Amino acid sequence: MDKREGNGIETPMVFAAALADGMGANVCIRRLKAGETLYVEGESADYCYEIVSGVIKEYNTLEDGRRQVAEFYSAVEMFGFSESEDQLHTAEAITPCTVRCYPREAFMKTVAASPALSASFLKTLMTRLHRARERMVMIGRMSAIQRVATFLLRLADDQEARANVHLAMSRQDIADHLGLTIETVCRTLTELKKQQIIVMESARIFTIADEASLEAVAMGSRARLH
Amino acid sequence: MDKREGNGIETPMVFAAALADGMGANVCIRRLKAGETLYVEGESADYCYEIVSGVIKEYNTLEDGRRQVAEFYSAVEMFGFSESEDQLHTAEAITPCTVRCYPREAFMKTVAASPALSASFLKTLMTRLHRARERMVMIGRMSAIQRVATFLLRLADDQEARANVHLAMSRQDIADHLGLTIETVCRTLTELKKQQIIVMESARIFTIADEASLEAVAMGSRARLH
DNA sequence: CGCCGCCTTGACTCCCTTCAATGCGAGTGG
DNA sequence: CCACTCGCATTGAAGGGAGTCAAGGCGGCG
Repeated sequence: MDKREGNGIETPMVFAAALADGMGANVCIRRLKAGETLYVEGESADYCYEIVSGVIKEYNTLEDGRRQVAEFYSAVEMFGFSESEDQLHTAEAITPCTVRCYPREAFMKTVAASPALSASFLKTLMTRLHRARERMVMIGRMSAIQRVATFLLRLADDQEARANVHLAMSRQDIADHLGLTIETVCRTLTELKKQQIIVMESARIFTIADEASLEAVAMGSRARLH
Repeated sequence: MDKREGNGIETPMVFAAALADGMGANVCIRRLKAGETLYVEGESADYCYEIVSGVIKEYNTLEDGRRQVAEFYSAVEMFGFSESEDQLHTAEAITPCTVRCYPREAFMKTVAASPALSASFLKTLMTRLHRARERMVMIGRMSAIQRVATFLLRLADDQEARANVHLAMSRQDIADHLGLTIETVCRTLTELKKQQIIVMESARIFTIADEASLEAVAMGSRARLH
């Protein structure tokens, strides 16, 4: 299973286009500041969203306050659909964001009415499911350094860059995404720096200095701490 | 997030019925012995499946031979759809099984062509996605005993029983499902026995003796080993 | 300048894995 | 009927990787 596929633009053009046709009048744009929530777990799910710019994290909060970040979404991804009437996650902007909002009922009807849209939407969901399972493998079976390496590689791929890759999210967000603690994420990044596999331009910007090694670490070559 | 919802019959009746109408002629039945594989990761995905009887595990194998079991499927669940042309998982019978096989192309077309079927199928996929995310939380944030307790409760719910609940899968399968080792699963079960929260009739049959405690353990009351 | 949030590092602990041996039930053949 | 075996399950001992607790460090902003 390739951990690095399935990124980039996963919402075929036909999607946005046909949607705009079908329900143009009801769509609205919303702008969010960093830290603002788009929706909160438990509230009524009235809209589906398409992200135009910025980065959004979707997460659950456990009883003890810990979080599990299910996904980070960036430009042109759709999200916010749920099989229940209520939102099952909380979505929060981690950078200033622009999102397009589709009324849920109308959105679902429009999709169900068009075979082409249905097929696209099904595909999006299946991709999402596949990603979730990849991450289950990652969280369940990979060491901290493997998880972080995999995460960095995915970010670099998404941004189609190897130098000055931007970390939109905080260390805490990364930890919550990878099923680690913030301290472990830090130490692991430090270790990758020490091994000169990555260079940190700043806390939020990094460059991959040795991609082969980073991939080797991600694949589980026993490159240990120490 | 309630860990115990979303089980049981998740494929609405309209599904099977309309499918039978739409493509009755092309559907075939297949029987599997325990241990037989239905499909293997990487091979061409020509069918979608509906399980009539028995239990199937769907998993990935990592380079080093470890496995991550994505799901166990039992009666009346549909599975085997993938966004790619190829199977992304391996499906293997863990008991003797009967499955109904739908040719993939025709299946997808039939679904996309019918708004009602589309809606059902979407719901199934969203439920599956939700389950995958619940399990990400479980694997990423819960202790071994919490995971095992949660797993036992889910099994009992699926079988709608509290006594003589059947474990169709081996300890290894459970471990691979929960992101643990077989030894940890064993020790954890032993600990739950010692605390008289469960009783093991045999290695593969258990009874929940103290459901409240089992739920407390699953929720994370600090019931430690020792 | 000084506060505040985020990040980093250190020391210690502990839960889970690893490695290794033993138990146990079912099927087989002498 | 019983010895033998094979796969699965259980238990023990030891070690390590990541969590926890605690103390700075650093950069941005009023």
